[in-house]
Amino acid sequence: MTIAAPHEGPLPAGQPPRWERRKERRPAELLEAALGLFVERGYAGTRLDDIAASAGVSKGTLYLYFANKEELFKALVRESVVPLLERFSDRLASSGESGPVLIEQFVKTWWAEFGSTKLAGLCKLIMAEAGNFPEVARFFHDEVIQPNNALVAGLIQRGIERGEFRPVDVEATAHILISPLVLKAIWAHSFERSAIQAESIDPQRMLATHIQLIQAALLPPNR
Amino acid sequence: MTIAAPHEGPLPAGQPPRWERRKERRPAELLEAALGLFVERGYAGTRLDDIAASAGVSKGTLYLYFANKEELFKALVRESVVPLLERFSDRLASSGESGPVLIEQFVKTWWAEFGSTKLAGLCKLIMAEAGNFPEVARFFHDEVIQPNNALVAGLIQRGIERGEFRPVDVEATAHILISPLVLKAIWAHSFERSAIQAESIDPQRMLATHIQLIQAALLPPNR
DNA sequence: TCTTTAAATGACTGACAAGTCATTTAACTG
DNA sequence: CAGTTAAATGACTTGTCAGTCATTTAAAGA
Repeated sequence: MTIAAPHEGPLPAGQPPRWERRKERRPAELLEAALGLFVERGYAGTRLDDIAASAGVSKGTLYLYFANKEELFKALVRESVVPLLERFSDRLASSGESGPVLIEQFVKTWWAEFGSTKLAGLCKLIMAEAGNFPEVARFFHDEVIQPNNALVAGLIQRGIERGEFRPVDVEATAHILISPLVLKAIWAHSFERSAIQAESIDPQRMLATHIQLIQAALLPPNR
Repeated sequence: MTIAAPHEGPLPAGQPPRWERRKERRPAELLEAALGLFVERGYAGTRLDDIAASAGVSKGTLYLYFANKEELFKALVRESVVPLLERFSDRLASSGESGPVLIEQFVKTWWAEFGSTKLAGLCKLIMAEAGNFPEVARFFHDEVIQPNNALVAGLIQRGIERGEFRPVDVEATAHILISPLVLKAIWAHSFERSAIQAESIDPQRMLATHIQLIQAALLPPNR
C-alpha cells in the first residue's frame, strides 16, 4: 500500500527505497490480508497462497512470519482483539450520563466501532469455527464477549441502583440488549452478502427502534 | 438404528430380515448422519467417509444417492426445512389470544420447536457457509427467515391495531424480538460447545426475561 | 566494486479427501 | 437351486493445498 522506510537504520538520506524489503510491517500486512479473505471465504476456503498474494508476497514469505495456518489465524484474532478492547473499556464505564443515555451511547458506539466493521466478520468466523478451534473460541469469549457483557450488565446495574431502571435480571437483560446488535452484525456477513436483494432493514433504523424499546422496557414503574 | 423391513414387497412371513439392504430409507439415514456431523464440524471439516460410516454404510453407497458433497448439503437443507415450516405456520397465526400472550407463546414455541433443536445448528452452519453457497443461503432466507419474520411482524401489527401494543416500527421490532432467540440458539452450537465452563445463562431464564421486557416495551402509553 | 547477510521466492512433496468403478454380496425369481 | 438383478463395497485415481527448502535477490558494509 504505502511506501515504507526500512524498519530501522539510516536510509540514504532523503528518498525512501523504491522497493521495500526486510520490513517488519510484513506481519501486519499479512494479517490485514488474512482478515479480509478469512471473513469473505471462511477458514478452510482461504488458501495461504491467496493471503500471500493479497499482501503482495509469496507463500514462502508468509511462513517466515507465521508457523502455519492455524497460528496465523490465532495471531489474527489476538491482534484484532487488542485495539478493540482498548477502544471500548474506558469509554462508557465512567461517564456521568444518565442510564437511558448511556444505553443509547453504548448501542451507537458499539455499532460504529465494531458492528459495522470488518471485525464483525471476524466474530462470525470465530463462531463458525468454534468447534474446530476451541482455544480460539475460548480466547475470544474470555477477552471480548465476557468483558462486553460485563460492561453492559454494569450499566444496567447502576441504572437500577439509581432508580433510573426498574429491577430486572441484569445478566439476562444484558444478553438481550446486545443480541440484536451482534446478530445484525453477523447477518451483514452472511445473508446480506448472498441474498442481496433481500429486504434487509437499515441498521440505523433498527438501532433507533432498539434503543426506544429498551428504554421503555427498563422504565421504572413509578408515577 | 432401528431394524427395518425392506421398502416394500412381502417378507418371509414374520421375522424381519436380519440385515437390511436395498432400502430406500438410506437417503434419510444419510441426511440424518450428515446433519449431525456438519453441525459439529462444519462443511469443509466433515469427511464423506465419516458421514457414510456414521450412517453405517461405505462412501460408495453415499454416491448412489447423492451426486456429490454439495448436493448432499443442499438436500439436507431442503429436507430439514420442510418439517420446520409445517410445524410453525398454522401455530400462532390464527389464535384467539391477546397480543402479550401471543408473544409469550411465540417465544416459548420457537425455542422448543427450533432453538433448542439440532436445526438451530443447521442455521448456524448456513450462516457460516453463506458465502460459499449463496443459493443455499437464499433458499433458507426466503423459505425460513422471511416467513418467520413476517409471522412475528403480523403478531405485533395486530397487537397495535387492537390497541394492545403501542405503535412501533413493526419490522424493526420483529427483528429485535427474534434476535435474542436466534443468537442464543447459535451460541449453543459455538461458544457453549467450546468454552464449556463459560457461565452461560440458562435459556429459560433468558427467555422469561425477554418476554417480560418485550411486553413492557410494547405496553401502550394509556392510563 | 566486492562481500556478506537475510529477506524473499516458487518449484516441489506429502497428505488428505472427493469422487470413480470393477468386483462382491445378498435378495428375489422361476 | 441356479440365475438374475441391483445394492453395496473399498481400493484406486485425481486434484488441491499446507508446508518445505535450495536458490535468488537486494540491501548494507568494507
